Amino acid sequence: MKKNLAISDSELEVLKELWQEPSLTARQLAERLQKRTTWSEPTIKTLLLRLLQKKAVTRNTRDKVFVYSAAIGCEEYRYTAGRNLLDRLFNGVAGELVTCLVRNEAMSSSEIEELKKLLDKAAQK
Amino acid sequence: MKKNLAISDSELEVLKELWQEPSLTARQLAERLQKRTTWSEPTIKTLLLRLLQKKAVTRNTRDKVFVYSAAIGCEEYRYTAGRNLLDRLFNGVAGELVTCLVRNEAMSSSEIEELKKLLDKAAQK
DNA sequence: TTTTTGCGATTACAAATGTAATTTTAAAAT
DNA sequence: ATTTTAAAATTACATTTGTAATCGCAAAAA
Repeated sequence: MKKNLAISDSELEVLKELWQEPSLTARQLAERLQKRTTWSEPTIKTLLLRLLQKKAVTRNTRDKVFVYSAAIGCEEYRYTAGRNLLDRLFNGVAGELVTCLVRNEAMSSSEIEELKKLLDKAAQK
Repeated sequence: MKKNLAISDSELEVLKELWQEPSLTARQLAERLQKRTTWSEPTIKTLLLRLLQKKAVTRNTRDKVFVYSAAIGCEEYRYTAGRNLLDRLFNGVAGELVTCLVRNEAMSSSEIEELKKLLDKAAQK
């Protein structure tokens, strides 16, 4: 009853903007995205259309113009993506991912400390 | 000087077999993969070809038949994939990923304990 | 009222991906 | 030597993705 999250890389960039600012017109999205990308406005509109079809965003009319909003939460999407990676590559075991990251020094020692605290808190609950 | 890891989902399944058993013929790969998938042998050969082009596998002739091997290590690939996810969705911060996993209960408490030990060890070095 | 323009919809088109059928080639069996 | 078969290469074809150009229309401006 899932597997409906097939959001492409480019589409994700659009979604990210909507996670920052939860209601934007195509125009506003273009403005923002064009700071980070080289995409033309039609491109961005195509991406919006595709996100709409995928039900990843919704839109409403305000002042005769469409205003878009994310239909998938950032947290939700992050979790799904994390789970996917875990399942696809790490036998579903979060520890293996973290081990991999630590072993390859993807985390600084301060970050490791941070994480330990976090886990302590999680362990208590 | 990277970005050459663009291995698709299907291709990854093939690669995984080669991480288990480091030298296999197309035939042997087909046998193994057909336990997990519904792919035909030509399909698997296509995937091998694409992996070859991407330099993700190599092959040698043995007894007049090609024998394939992974050219990208499992650990290496895992790390790259982990990093990618981090950068794409978690601001490059591993802690955010773990937080997300913990918050969504992707980790059991025993797993959390496990992880803490792991981090202790990592912190020492 | 005619023109312009901003917005949305439709169409486009190449590369990548999922999935395979078909053809060719070389080796093995008869 | 001819036929059969296993392996490899070539070709195929729909869908998705990245990236846009273009068309149509209603509202605003002239």
